[in-house]
Amino acid sequence: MESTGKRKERAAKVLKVLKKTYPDARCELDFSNPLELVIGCILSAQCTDKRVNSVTPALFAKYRTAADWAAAPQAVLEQELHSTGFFRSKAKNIRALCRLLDEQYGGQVPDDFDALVKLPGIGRKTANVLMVSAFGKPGIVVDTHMKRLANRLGFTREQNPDKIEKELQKIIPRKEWGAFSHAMVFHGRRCCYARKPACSQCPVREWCPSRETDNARA
DNA sequence: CTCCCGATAT
DNA sequence: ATATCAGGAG
Repeated sequence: MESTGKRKERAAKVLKVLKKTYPDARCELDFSNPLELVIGCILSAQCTDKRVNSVTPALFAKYRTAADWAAAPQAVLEQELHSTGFFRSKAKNIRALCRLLDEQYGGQVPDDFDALVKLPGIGRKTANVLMVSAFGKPGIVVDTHMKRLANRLGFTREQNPDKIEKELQKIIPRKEWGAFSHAMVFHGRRCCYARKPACSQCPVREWCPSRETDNARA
């Protein structure tokens, strides 16, 4: 593994190119307030954003406040979330979370990372998405794409998301955390695919240590 | 580490 | 048939 300094340098070049390649990189979940983004994040576990966005319009029209969600019967919510998978857990988590938000936070989603990760159904990934996309604060979002790309690009060798986040925080300037998160996820979705990455068309190919060592890549 | 879980791409 | 999708809890 190269030095932290070298990784910082390479990460800066990669980020610069990715920002230029995906100037409109952003959260692709549809939402219009922090509560809707929390719900979208919970539904997005092991599910595509596209499918989440196909389900949320009807939900957001029906449930407008944390109290609305908390009052929804488990069976009804399960049916409404069914197509996103993990429907029992997701329905249960949403109800527990919204009940707590309603009772302890006046129905508002706290804009504080430490408060967010203590809430049921919210881990570091979702808390960071909220910090970046709902509250405009710094955060590195380590989802399945970030995990895969950070390893392929040689920014870390860790597999544990919490450790990956910690390592990335050391090589990316805090001010760029949000942009870095969006840029990496966009690149993962549009080029550096899990199964068959499009290395031949990759704009950061020259800084990627994985580009030729994996024969499975086209 | 395992479990939760439907929909889609390969 | 199997891998993968903006994960979190036990």
